[in-house]
Amino acid sequence: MAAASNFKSARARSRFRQKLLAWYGVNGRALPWRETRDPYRIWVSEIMLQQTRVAAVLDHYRRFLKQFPSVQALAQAQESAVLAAWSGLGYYRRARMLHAAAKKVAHEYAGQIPDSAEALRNLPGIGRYTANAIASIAFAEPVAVVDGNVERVLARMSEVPIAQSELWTTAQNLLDPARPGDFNQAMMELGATICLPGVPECHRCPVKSACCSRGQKLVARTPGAQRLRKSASLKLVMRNGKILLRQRPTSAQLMPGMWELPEYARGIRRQPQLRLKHSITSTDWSINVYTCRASVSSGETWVPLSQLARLPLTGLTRKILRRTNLLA
DNA sequence: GATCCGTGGTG
DNA sequence: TCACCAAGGAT
Repeated sequence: MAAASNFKSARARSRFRQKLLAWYGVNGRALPWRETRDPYRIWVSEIMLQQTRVAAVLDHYRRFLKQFPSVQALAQAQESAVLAAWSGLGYYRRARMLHAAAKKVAHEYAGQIPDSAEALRNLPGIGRYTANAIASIAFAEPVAVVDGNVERVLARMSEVPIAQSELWTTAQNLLDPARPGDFNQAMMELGATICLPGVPECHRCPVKSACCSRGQKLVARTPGAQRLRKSASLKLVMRNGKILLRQRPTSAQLMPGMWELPEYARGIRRQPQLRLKHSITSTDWSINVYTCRASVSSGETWVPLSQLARLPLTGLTRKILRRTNLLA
């Protein structure tokens, strides 16, 4: 018995769908990817939203689509341009895979984005969640999604624990097959805005009458991994409208091929021009930035300031260049 | 199946 | 301040 036992009747599921969708129609946030059914635009949004908050995606989404308005445009782009547009969003492998998938669509699918969840799975970067999200939103295929939001909502609503292996079946049984895209987004919207990870705001919940826990159920969470603290000194060297940067090795595990400020050889102890904190994966960095005279080491390159926006900079590098007004 | 991949907001 | 973590996927 896969379905949560509080949704055993078709009538109960129907009421739930009606309430959830009515709430979503009124309270759903106006987001740019909700104003289109263009599968390309839906696809880009789903990749950007992987493990990334809506607020962090909005700016990048608009700029990315302006620069790469179609799957053909993306397929023809240089990878460095794609990474530059992704700079600051993190998880850069998403951008490389999106780019590779666009090329695959252009060359092996005659430029047509596959229109079923099953076929979408053949594209790099598209797993079970993303395939179902695109298929349901862009093509109205009745396939449910399970993301962190949906998992939490289902766990709280169910009167019995839901095994990991039954999550997808549970979501599928609950799905409104007539409006799969809206239903999936409504479930995620509920989790993102009301059924919050910490303390849920049940008084605002449109489906609290169908909920077994009313927010009392604690959602188990894994103990966080130990974070490392490190510090680094970077140098900011400019001459003749150019800045000294280095490119990370293409063989690097972390952010391969992306550009950053060179390290500042330790020694002279003086006040840095800029201090900042930056967390990256599992390390919390304390960064000191020193302006200094030109002294080029191997592997460092002069880059015209006018080209910075076109380079795949690491997020930290973008942050520093913006704080120092060298980048818009 | 555990681990890795980035970043910025949040309480 | 600091731990947590957000519309996952690949390996």
